[in-house]
Amino acid sequence: MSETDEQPTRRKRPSGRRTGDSGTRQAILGAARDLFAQHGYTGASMRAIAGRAGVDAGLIRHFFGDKSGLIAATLAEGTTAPDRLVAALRGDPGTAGMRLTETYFALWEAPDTGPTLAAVLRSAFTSPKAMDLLRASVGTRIQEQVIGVHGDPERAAGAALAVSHLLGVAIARYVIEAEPLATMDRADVVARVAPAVQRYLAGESGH
Amino acid sequence: MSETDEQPTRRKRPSGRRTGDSGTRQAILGAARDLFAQHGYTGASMRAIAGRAGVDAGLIRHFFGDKSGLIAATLAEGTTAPDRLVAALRGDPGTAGMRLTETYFALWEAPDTGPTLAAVLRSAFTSPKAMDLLRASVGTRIQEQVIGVHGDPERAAGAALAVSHLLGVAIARYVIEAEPLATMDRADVVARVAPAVQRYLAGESGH
DNA sequence: TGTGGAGTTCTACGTTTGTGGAAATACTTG
DNA sequence: CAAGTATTTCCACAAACGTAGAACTCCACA
Repeated sequence: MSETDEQPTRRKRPSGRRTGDSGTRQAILGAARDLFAQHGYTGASMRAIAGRAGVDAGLIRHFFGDKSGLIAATLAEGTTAPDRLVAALRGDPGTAGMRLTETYFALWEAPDTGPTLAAVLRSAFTSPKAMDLLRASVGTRIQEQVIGVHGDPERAAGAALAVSHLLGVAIARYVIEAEPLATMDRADVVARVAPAVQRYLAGESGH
Repeated sequence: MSETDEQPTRRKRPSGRRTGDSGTRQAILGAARDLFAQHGYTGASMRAIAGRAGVDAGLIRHFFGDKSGLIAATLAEGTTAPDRLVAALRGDPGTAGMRLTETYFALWEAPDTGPTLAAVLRSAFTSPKAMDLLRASVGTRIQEQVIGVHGDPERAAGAALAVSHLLGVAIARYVIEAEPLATMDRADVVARVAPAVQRYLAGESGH
């Protein structure tokens, strides 16, 4: 009837390998990062990610196995952030809080690291891998650097509180978008938050 | 063979109204609160909620219409929390930070208010209603009380930062369960956090 | 006493989801 | 040039989800 057995003029996209090195793997990771950041782990469907990357969903399976493999690879891409935070702590202890705070918010607003941070946060509630990463970022890395050689466990709590504070402000500003935090200048936010972070890192009682 | 057309001895649960006033509506709200707190809005399915409440899923539809109606009713149950936080701010401004911090963590650990706070937080990413509630809690209510009669907009930022700080620590302690925050005594956490909150509320620059 | 409404269960429909397999095409290596 | 491997598409499946409707039972009120 309406079907033309011979030579259908309207072909679907042909299967098979494309010519040249199509940066498909990277396109998928970029799309996954953006959609995980917007809708979280379960909220971002494989088909939606594939669609944004302009490929078929089967490719995700081919490259990353299953969905948990995809988010693992996605989050592994943006591993530079924790290192830069730890690096910010080295140097004069009297201004470490300022440097840490500055670096933290700069990371959130940089186009290459910000979406990954948002992806971790938004996915944490529904993906064990993202939750582990978030727990580690609040936990070990920074605490080790603050505790340092002396190994004062008293300061671990201070380090955790400093990071928790930064996390809370980031959530309010970038995720919840609560006013006036969301529209304040970054420098203004940093200037107000840094003293509190500094006090936590220094271990002052603060009465 | 195994089917008995006449007089099936094994009856399924009979439909129809139960005798006595079964607090079913409240059972559903309790189950919804717990499951929203554990798995978030989309993560908690209607069937799971109905199952936990010991009723059929159709009942949820009967009482609350659809899923968004259910979470609206669930979150409307625990509306006492914001009021108590605002109330904690009244009184001596010099110790308002301490009272606010104390009240905040007490609410998180009280069996009647804690799960609702967790439900709001975990559902915020996938339910617009929960997100609105969260935004309002970081925003308006507390800011109004802090700004007070004078209407100093400068202090709105301080109030938002104070709440953001509390939110961040609560997330780290109760949701992420990062050490050592998760296992610290509540009094210890409060004692460490309160000074920072106090400074934000007082509007000190803090250099 | 009988009639309507509220509470309650069951079954089912359409959609979306993650996953799996089969086939097609291009590149690579012998 | 032949064989194998990597990339890519399509189709299909089973499960879970929100929602819908029909039927059944009990209570309140006329």
